[in-house]
Amino acid sequence: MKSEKISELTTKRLSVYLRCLQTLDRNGIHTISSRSMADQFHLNSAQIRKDLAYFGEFGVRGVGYQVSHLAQHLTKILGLNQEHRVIICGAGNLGRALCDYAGFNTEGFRIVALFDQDPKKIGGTSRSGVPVHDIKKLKQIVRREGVDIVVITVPADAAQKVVDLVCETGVKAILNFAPVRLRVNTNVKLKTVDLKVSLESLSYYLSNPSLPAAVNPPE
Amino acid sequence: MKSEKISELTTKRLSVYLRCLQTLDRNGIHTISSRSMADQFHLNSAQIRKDLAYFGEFGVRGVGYQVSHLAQHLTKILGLNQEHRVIICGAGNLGRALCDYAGFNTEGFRIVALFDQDPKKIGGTSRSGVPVHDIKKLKQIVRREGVDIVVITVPADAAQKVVDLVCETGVKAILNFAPVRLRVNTNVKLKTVDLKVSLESLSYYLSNPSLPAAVNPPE
DNA sequence: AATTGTGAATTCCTTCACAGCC
DNA sequence: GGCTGTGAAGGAATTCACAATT
Repeated sequence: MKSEKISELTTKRLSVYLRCLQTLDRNGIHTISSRSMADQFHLNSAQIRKDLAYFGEFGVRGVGYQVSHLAQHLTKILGLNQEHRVIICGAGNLGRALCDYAGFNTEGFRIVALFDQDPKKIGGTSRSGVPVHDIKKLKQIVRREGVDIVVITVPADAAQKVVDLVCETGVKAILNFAPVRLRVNTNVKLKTVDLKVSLESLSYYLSNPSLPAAVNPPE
Repeated sequence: MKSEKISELTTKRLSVYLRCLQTLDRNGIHTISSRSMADQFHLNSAQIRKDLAYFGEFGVRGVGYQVSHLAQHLTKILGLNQEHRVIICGAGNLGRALCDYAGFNTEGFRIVALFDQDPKKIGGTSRSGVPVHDIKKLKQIVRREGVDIVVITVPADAAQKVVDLVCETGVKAILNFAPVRLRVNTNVKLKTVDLKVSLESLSYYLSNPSLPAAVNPPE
């Protein structure tokens, strides 16, 4: 276990590895080598080993990794052994959908509230029953509910203002879906998922099909 | 203009640059240098110049870039001057939300249909009126509507099967939201947006806050 | 004087290849 | 014999820094 800084690419892959291991576990596989895991899930075996090596020695030479054991370690490393409490700012289509989306309400994460500024939305709930609060109550509810992750699904032109509010509450992790580059203090972790950019870069490849697409792009 | 292969990172940034230019244009800015664009939108000026240089010489030394002119070029390069017709496979929460999401129904893209296999969903429409069809009609409707981009929002365990169906229709660009690594022919461009991975890597940073977050992570 | 476009330098990431261990 | 863990090699992306240009 070294204490180098871990790249974002590595952490994303850890999360992928964990999911692979969970699949293997469900299929009753108890032991796996980096090679056969790579083959099965279209990964690179050296990279798996290198990524894991940042955090310790989890394998047995000549044998491989014990699936459940490694999964447990990754769960711990990713901080998924404790529950994260999540809120979503912006109760529009995307916000409400994410709120009810199975992939978001999964082990380790619980969505506890939606926020909006529209009086017509405030007081209501999502389909699954998550309440919509006035954005003015943000700080209060973040405190009360012990929120540690905030998802931003407000329109682009409101996003920076909302992010500033969020930072004031002391929350340290933000997942932004608004198509803007936001500014936060360096002690806050901001990730932006820009759906428009994803679509547009597909469009680029349609216009430039001469170049065969990369075989297996990261993420 | 060189004919090297353009990296995915570059194409994503082009899309960001275009948005920045559109903002500048709305604000009545006609000319901008890479430096001031970088400052304003938290980018790197050398990178802007280098990215653009793959496609031509769009600037004037000593002056900068003409906003509308460069925007036009980027629109063309990204293939956004022609409309793309998009369908979404999977009419669950996420699929329906994306269907009505403003950021998706934007210049250059039109969502023409949803698909599902659930008889209860087939025949209905999204809130904004996009029809939900039986997945069995996929090929037929792709042909009829001239669809060139497919979005996948089905559950993980159905995703590979749906992607195979999509590939059979001849569509060459797929945006996948299912949390699995999918396999396609190299002549098809597949991009995966893995929302769970994004959340989990935030969780990692919460558990390992010792390391100050990178100042401005890519995308 | 200012800013582009771009080789060179640097940093970061991936893959190779093998010593070390089971 | 087989597989891990890792130093070294190779490749890619970013940033620097400046000659070229208006």
